[in-house]
Amino acid sequence: MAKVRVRFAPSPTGPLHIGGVRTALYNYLFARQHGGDMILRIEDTDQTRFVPGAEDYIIEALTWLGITFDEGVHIGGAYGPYRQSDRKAMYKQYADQLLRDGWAYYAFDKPEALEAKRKEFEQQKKTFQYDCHTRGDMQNSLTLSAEEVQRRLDSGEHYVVRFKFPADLDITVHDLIRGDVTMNSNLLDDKVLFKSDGMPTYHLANIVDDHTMEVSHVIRGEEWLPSAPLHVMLYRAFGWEDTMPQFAHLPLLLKPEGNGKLSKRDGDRLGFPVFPLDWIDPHSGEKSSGYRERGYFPEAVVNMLALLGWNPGTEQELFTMDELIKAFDISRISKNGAKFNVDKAKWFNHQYMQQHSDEEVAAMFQPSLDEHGIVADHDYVVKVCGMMKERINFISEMWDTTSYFFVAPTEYDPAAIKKRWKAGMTGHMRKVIEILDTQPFEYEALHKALLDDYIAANQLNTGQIMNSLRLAVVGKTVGPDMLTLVMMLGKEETKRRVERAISVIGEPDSDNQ
RNA sequence: GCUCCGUUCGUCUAGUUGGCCUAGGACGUAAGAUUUUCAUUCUUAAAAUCGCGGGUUCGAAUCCCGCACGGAGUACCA
Repeated sequence: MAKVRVRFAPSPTGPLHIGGVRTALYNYLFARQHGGDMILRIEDTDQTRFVPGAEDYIIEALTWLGITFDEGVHIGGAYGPYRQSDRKAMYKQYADQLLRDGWAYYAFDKPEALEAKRKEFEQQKKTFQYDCHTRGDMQNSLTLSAEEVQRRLDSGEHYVVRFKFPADLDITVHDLIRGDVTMNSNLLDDKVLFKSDGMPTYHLANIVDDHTMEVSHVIRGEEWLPSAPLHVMLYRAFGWEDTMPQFAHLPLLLKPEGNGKLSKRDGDRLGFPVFPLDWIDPHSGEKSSGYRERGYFPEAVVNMLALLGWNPGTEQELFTMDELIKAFDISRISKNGAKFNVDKAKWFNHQYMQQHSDEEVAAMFQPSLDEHGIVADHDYVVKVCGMMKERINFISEMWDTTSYFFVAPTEYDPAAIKKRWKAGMTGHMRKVIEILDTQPFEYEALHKALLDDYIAANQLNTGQIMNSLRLAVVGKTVGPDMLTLVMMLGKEETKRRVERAISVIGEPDSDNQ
């Protein structure tokens, strides 16, 4: 078998959609598994849709996710250039070859004429298609005399080159995911291959590039399946059928609710990103949020995406990139579209949060501490992160769940006061301060003095006292083991917080029993 | 409209050659256990008559046919 060479070939028309990211990922996994090459090709044949910054965005997003390339616009390679606009000059000769061999023809029909035809058909409740049935009625090199065609060409009249589908031919595309898909040429239209602006369309450029770049496998979205027969015919027309790449059309990513393909708007409306990175539209200024800025780990995004439409056939769900490369198998890609599930995405992030070392989590948390003006001992921060990371999905949640490790509460949750601060509590809290003052500041000693000697001996309710202490120290009824927290905060800080609670909350009304 | 693709718990899916399927797992949901609280963790539960209707077969989620529904395509866009 020839060397595996795959390409990811996006259009720089905006930010890379998460479905596109998955396509890139599957290509990458396949290439790496087979020791093949991964190519990044930019398909910018439509100059009207070019969006500045999109190409850089694509590269930055894939780099963030750990999807690397062997050749491409950003790194060069032996098969360059890798941007179709930079390859413009080479497409004409291929269009000419098709023209010469009778696989294509010139068409001079003006856009208005085509539009008029469509209207005309519409009135008869039919759809106009430029194909083997209608091309005889149009202005093209099939209907015009050779002299007339030459005259128009010489006079510089605009033209396009269209593919000439043979009549009534069954064309079979072998797809690695779907098996054989057959379509009849009578239903296919004579697609434009070469535009009047001198640029090829996707179809021509794609086939020429895949062939000249020696691409072995085309792994792309399902939206391309309907035009796959044209692509197969192009390989045949060029005489390249023996080296034609294998096709695999990936199922689409669907909206989490309702129907339809996942689209740009869904993300922010439903509270999850549709793009890998934040993106600000250069024209409208409209912002779309990305996974990175939302606090997702690249490993989590990769893992989640890999399992959306593919599964290893085992019950393993957590995969490193290397494990994915080993386990990936095109034949195990599902055929049906997948609805996006935000909760599962969060769960993956939670899993990777646990896998990161306390040190790494602390480093990621540091900017948040800086933002709140906290200057804390590094080892202390690492310890807090280690204790608390299991409670959160995102680093952005760390401050809210750990702030009391760094700053004393300034207010106390009223509901908690009602529930946890019963009559006589100020007396109990003063006793806690006394115990802190008189006992060695060690976990075991405090545990004994508080739980055994004071609470048990006075036949008090353990939870009641400890929860009240928590309210005084934390300000609310959440947190880790109480005495561990006290040990972390230190004797003086704990005392200060308890004293403050006594003075701020005071002795409850007698009816708070 | 036409062409093609698809259809298993709410969601992602296992089930690839028909019988170990009284349809398995994960997320989410609910209940319980653990914990001084919350969270974590653990256990358990509810949850798909395998889109519907026919057929083939001793036996079908798995094969065949029809229908329904969903999706994609139908541009000098990719």
